[in-house]
Amino acid sequence: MPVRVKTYLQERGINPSMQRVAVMHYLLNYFTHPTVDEIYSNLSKSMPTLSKTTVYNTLKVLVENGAALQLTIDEKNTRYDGNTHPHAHFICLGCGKVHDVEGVNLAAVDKTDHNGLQITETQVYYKGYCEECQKINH
Amino acid sequence: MPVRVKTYLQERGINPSMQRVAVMHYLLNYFTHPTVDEIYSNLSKSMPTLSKTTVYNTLKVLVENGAALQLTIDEKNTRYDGNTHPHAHFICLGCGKVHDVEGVNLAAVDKTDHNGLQITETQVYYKGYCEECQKINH
DNA sequence: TTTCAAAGTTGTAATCATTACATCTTTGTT
DNA sequence: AACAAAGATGTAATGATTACAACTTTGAAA
Repeated sequence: MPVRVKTYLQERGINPSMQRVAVMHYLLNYFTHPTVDEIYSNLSKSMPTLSKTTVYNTLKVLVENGAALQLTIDEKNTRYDGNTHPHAHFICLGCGKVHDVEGVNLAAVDKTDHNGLQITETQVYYKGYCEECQKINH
Repeated sequence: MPVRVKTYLQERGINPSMQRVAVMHYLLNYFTHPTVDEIYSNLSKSMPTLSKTTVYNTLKVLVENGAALQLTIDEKNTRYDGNTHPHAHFICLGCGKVHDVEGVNLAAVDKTDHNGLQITETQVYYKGYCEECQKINH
């Protein structure tokens, strides 16, 4: 497993330090679209010397090199996704959880340019209430 | 003009105080997808007693009552849009300006539900570089 | 093997958008 | 005129993110 992640980073031109491998490994194995805090809290357990600044720095490197996506769907916290294939996201306004939304025809809205704009990224976000939160509130 | 905005708010069940009319008027006349700071700075000139907290409160009321859209396209600042018709947005990673993107077939990705999710809002965001910033950098 | 520089990590302090909250003002009603 | 509810204001707190300086690791050259 660690070997795979190491290779994964190297293939993207990222020096695979222990911390970077740990963060990338987290993103590739947990599909919660985690915040910096979630990643930090969980990795701290096994890496007590890990610094939150390092998690910030690492995520920046991963995003800049195309190894992770940065999601701005949540007003409160930036979220990260290790799945870099184009896909839509949903956030529940009740519990705050972020899910992937499969089966969206992203090609219909995907663009690389528009009236002279050079487009490097397309995001489709849905907001609403998940099944559990529908029961609780409305 | 102020009369129109007053009516606009009342039609949406919003008590049209002077401050609310001013903020709504700004959103309906400037298409910069302004931040709280932009709105506050500009309105302060003619309303010196305006408080930034009031701008926050007002925008919350407008969004809750469907008179404005809240955009999370910009990691730095929340942005607001007085155009509540569904349309896509673009942010320039160089200068930070947000533009509307016309001609996107939003119906292709618009959903009201998906696997039990109750979807209340759909956002399509593009990121990249505008014409001016393409010249300057890349 | 030592030396050294570059890259990476760490912890603390600063920044800055947003929210909480208590007080004051406005508005409309009895 | 008195009062209550809604709205506005200013200040203080919160909390995510960034800046920065010091420390550590890594790997190559001598």
